[in-house]
Amino acid sequence: MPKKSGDARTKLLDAAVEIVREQGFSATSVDQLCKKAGVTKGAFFHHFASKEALGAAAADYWTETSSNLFMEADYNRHDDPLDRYLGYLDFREEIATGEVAEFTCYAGTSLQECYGSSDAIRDAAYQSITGHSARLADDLDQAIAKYGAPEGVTGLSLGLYTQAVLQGAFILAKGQGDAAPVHDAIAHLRRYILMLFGQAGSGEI
Amino acid sequence: MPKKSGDARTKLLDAAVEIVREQGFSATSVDQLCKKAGVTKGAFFHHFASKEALGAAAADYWTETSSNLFMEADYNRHDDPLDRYLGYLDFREEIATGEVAEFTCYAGTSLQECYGSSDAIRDAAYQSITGHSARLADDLDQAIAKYGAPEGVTGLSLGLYTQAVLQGAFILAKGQGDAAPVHDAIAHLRRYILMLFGQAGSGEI
DNA sequence: TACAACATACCGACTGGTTGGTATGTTGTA
DNA sequence: TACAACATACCAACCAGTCGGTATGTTGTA
Repeated sequence: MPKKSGDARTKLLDAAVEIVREQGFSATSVDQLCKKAGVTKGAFFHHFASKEALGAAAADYWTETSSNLFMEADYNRHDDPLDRYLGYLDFREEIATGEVAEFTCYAGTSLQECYGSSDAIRDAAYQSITGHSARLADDLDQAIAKYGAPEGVTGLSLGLYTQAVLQGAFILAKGQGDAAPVHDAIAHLRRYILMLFGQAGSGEI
Repeated sequence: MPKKSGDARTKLLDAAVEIVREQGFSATSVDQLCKKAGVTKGAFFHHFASKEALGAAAADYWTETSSNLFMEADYNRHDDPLDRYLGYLDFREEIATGEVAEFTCYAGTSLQECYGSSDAIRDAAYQSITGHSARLADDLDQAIAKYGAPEGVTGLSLGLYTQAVLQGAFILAKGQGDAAPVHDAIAHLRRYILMLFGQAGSGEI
């Protein structure tokens, strides 16, 4: 992807991430996207072959921007891999505030909506989620090597589970209209991880 | 809702549940719905004031049909409340087979997609999920009373967490194209519950 | 340096098909 | 004959995508 282009492309991607998280992909028209981005239809179809192509490109864009957000966050500085993972959960709680559409996930939303109607969007969105899980899996595998874990528990499996919990919590948040379900879900997930690695303060009758 | 009507209404609701889970709500047209249901547009707008009204009615219909499915399942016969909950997880695994669109959740899908564009659909879909959680919460509260649980763990909170895990797993399943993520997620959830109630076979280093 | 040839970025009126919705029948039945 | 349950024909708005065009680079070459 050429970076030296004018910024119509980026403006459209930003607009897509914002509007699609609010209204969904199908319910968003090209004209609406253009208006929000402050560009014309000509610019839209100059940069993207179709509306679907924009949807897929926005998933890649989402991967890129959110990946930067997490990579630069402080929790990565922990020496202990389990601390890094727990720091990730704390960080996810921190950023889950304000309007629901602002902290929910473009990839999860469009994967849910477009999996049956667009291969390109589905693949890009799924890759966004699995890629994110893979980085978590890294820390989790190190934690497993260091602290041990029950049979069959792998870093990747826990990383994907983490994403499932978050994505599901986002759906509940959309129903409720606030971030509370995200905090509740993360609390359960954190408790599970702590118990799994034998550092729990509970579990007894 | 009148039950004594001819079956065009029911045919449309069945068609909606099926197509919307595949393609999403916005991407599905009224004509498509009518064709699938084998009725005409006149029948559609005789029974539903708008496409949005059909979407909301389908959420209620989904609540009704899936509620019957779970209420009649065998796992409810267990005397122990924890066994009933674990039986519910087993049952969810059992029905998570075949095509992804066949075992995913209409309520979760349309809540995710329509929360910003239709209050009626969002409310009906959210009520479907919370209502389902509430029945789980009943068993879980009994399990907590019987076996105890850490501070702050309530039946409702665990019931909603269960739904979050399932909904998130459905999203991963849509990305992967099969039910494996659902089974993986349920395995983690089951392990969490067992550890929580002190019946786990693991957790040590 | 100068200029032709070409590429990229963008504009906005236009189009043909689709969409949700309506207006007006017809038919079965109580 | 009255009314619910449909069917048929139709419409105006909207939609994704096209197209002819302009303005501003970039590059090759003499």
